[in-house]
Amino acid sequence: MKSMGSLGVLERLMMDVLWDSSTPLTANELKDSLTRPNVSGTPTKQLATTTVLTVLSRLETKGFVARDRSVRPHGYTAVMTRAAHTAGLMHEVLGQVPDRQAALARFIGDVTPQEAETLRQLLGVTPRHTA
Amino acid sequence: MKSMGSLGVLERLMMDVLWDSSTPLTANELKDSLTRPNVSGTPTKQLATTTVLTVLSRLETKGFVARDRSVRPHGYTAVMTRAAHTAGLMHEVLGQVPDRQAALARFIGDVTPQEAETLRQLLGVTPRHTA
DNA sequence: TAGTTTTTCTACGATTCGTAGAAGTATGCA
DNA sequence: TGCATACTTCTACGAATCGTAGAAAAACTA
Repeated sequence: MKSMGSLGVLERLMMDVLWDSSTPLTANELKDSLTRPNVSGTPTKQLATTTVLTVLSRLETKGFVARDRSVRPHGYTAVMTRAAHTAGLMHEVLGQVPDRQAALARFIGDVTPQEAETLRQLLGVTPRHTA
Repeated sequence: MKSMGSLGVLERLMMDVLWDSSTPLTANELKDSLTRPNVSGTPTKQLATTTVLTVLSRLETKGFVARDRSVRPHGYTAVMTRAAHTAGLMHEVLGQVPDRQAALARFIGDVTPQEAETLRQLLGVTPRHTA
């Protein structure tokens, strides 16, 4: 797995929309989802469709989204799940240090009690994910 | 805790040297440590001292290193331990997702058996770090 | 085929980062 | 006490990344 590299603010925002969508989205659908979350009086800076397209292309290049060119307004989907992406980043960070033990210890030390419980459960059964 | 932001390649290299050093280093000491690890025939691109100084300044600005201006060749030390930094990054990544559970599950799923064991131990006693 | 929608190409400004020269400042020695 | 040497700050530049979007090309629709 090569570097994953972190995402820019807009790139991330768009990935979040894609991750929350169960179906492929078109550039315009995505654009609208991006604009809508404006609840209070903020001026709602609407992005140009081309902007969204450009970023989508970049995300495709980076391997974060897949594009379905067989349908007319192209459909975009996230390649990985958000969980996989997040876990991947965590492993990437962890992989950069020589002393994993120490880093993990520190990590665990800063975890919330609930998360600790979650982790205990996960580690108890040692489940292997299949995908 | 504010963003931590990731480090550039050289910045990271320099932090690694600082993390491996028990005492404060001067710019030149750091520069030499940076160059030395050249075991085989690679041409050993020696950096200019000012380059190292510049990067150290940036790292200081970013809050990664502390500079002792009271000694003459200024002494530089890492502010955080490598483990703390790594754990911080991991938490930062984890903090960006709405569904921590899922991300953690995935993370655990990809962990090596040894690491899993480490984690079990850490979670068993639930040790709280004091620093 | 003419209008509309969608996609691609190209581009630009801001920021970050590696890189380092030039110039300023402090030190220590003669 | 005045310079040579060591160290630090300032300034800068080029590459890369990212948000942003117009202009042009391609595809669809009526």
